[in-house]
This record gives sequence, structure tokens and C-alpha cells, in this order.
Amino acid sequence: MQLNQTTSFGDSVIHWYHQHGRKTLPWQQNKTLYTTWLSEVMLQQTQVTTVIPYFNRFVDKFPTLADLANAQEDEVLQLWTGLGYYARARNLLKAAKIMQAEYGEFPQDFDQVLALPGIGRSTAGAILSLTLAKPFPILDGNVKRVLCRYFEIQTWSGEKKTQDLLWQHAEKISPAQGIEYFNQAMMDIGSAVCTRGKPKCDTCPLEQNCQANLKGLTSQLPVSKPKKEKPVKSTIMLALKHNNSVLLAKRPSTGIWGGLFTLPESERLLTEPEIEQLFSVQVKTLKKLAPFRHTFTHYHLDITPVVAELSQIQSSIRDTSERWFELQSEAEFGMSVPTQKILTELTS
DNA sequence: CAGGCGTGGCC
DNA sequence: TGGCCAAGCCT
Repeated sequence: MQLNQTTSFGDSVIHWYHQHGRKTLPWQQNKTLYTTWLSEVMLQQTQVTTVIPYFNRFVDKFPTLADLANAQEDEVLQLWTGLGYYARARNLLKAAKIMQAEYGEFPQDFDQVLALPGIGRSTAGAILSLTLAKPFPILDGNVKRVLCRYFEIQTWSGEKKTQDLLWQHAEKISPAQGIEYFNQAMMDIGSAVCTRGKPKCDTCPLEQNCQANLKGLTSQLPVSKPKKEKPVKSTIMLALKHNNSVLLAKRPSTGIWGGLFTLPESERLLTEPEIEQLFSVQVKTLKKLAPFRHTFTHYHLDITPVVAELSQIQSSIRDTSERWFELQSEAEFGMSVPTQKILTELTS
């Protein structure tokens, strides 16, 4: 696309948006502050195609802020199961309750939005700019990639000084008019044109003045994150099975899988007597299933599932965090993906 | 403030 | 196919 040199950054980008930008995503229909907020939180570190079904199910169950504010945490985590970064779901509910109690509606003031749990500067800017056309910049992964190339930024965007520099650029390029198109366009360009590998510079509205493009540096920018060795951890996941039910326990709200239900874990294989004593049960059979690896952002977890068929259970549960879950029934709470995977294996 | 926090798509 | 990384935020 050829644009003459005098066309401003903002005008080029907004013009591109009207020709090529995304306009039919689920959260772009009947926009409210609530639905934009929900989509923005779901989209944090998560791809659009992954989010779409989760967003639709969520809005279906909780159509308004008031509906969400009155929900139970387990209901919210159920709808979040598989999406990851579960603090987002817990914060979403927290924020909804705060908004209902403090404001009675979704606030429109930037600092009030920013103060809500789970909403940082970029998400606050996205909510208010995309929904109400308020002139706040955004800085998500797509915009960062575009800016790092356009301004030839040679340092990793995870460093604070680089982050600060990127925000300065984001503020500077923000147009006075049409911010709602501009911000959406910057994300669309980052996602569809200024891609990580093989960017389509010949169709980019910023081609003429992009430093990386002019200098042939697109393959080297943005500077990639310094790689670190992922440690390998291992765990045993124990499926105590009795009458087609398994024992699950709700995890504390801090740490991995916070607030989700998972199978009990142990560091090493337990013997039958150990299991019987620990859980006040009688073990009929003990069987090890095929181990598998679950990989997180920051480590690998090698999981060995062990199934203990029980003939008897003395006390049903040890504390309020535990519950028996009937296989093949629909959970009304959140569950970790490895737990789901093992339960599926028990069923088949 | 660098590291913790999930999962699946992509090549 | 294993590593990279995605519409970041919190502590």
C-alpha cells in the first residue's frame, strides 16, 4: 500500500482500519464497558481464536455486570476452565463486586478503572478507548511489536526502561480523533500484518516510515526475550475412585491453579497402607497410569497419575476443601487441565 | 522489579 | 516437534 509521506501516522492507521480492520469479533457487537472489559481480560496473553468460545459462554451465563457481581467464584472459574491464568477470573469477580458496591455501574473514570484488580494501564486504556472513544493509548503485545519495529527499538520490551519508552511512543502517536479505530487498528496490524515471522510489510500502512522495514531489520526486531532453562518438576496425581466418583480438592487462591479443584498430589508414589491411612479409605487396587508432561510458562511438570480403586470410605472428606466428584457429570467449579485429562482417561 | 502465573496454536 | 509466545497484571 502506497501512502504519501505527508499522511500522518494516525490517519494512515485509521484509513487502514476502515479498509482491513476486524469489525465482527463477538466482543465488537453491542459493545458495553462490561463486555469490552471481559474480552480484554480474557485476551491477556491469550489468542483471539482461543478466547471466542469462552467469551460467548461467559456472556451467555453472565450477560451484565450485575449478573457477574452476584456470581459464585466456582461458577466463574468453571467458565474459565482451560483458559489459564486463573487469577484473571478471580480478579474479574472481585472487580465486579467492587464496582457494584462502590459505583453501582462500570466506572468511566480512568483512575477508577485502573484501580480495579486485574486491570492495568493497557487494559484500562483499551476498555475506555474501544467502548467510549476516550483518548487513552494501549500497549499490548501487538502494539509493542509494531512500535519496536517502527522506532527500531533495540532492547527487550520486558525491561522497564523499554516499557517506559514504548509508552511514550504510544502516547505520542495517539490521534486526537478516532482513537477507537486507531487502537483497534494497531492491534489488527500487529496481529495480521506486522507478524512475528514474515511480516507483510508491502501491505502495511506504516511501511514508508518503519525503521525496521527501511533498514531490513524486521527479522531481528523486536528483540526476543532472553531464554532461560525451564526447570523440570514432577508430581504424583492420585485419583481415589469410589462408586464412579473421585476425590478432588479446592486449591488455595495463591499459587498455581489457585481456586481450582485438582486431584490430590504427592511427591512420591504412596503405598496402599499409606493411602489408606492418609485418606481413611480401603484400597482395592492400585494402578499407575502413563505419565505425561504438562508445560507451563516457567517450568515443566512431569505428572504420574495413580488410580486407587476403593472398596470402602470411612469418612467422606477430610476438610471443607474436598469433595467427591461423579465422573462424567458436569463440574460446577473450575478444574485444572491435567486433572480434567486424567478424569477423562478414567472414564474412557 | 524480575519472576510467578496456564494453555494451546504455530512452525 | 519442542520451543516460542499470545489483546498483561500482580507482588
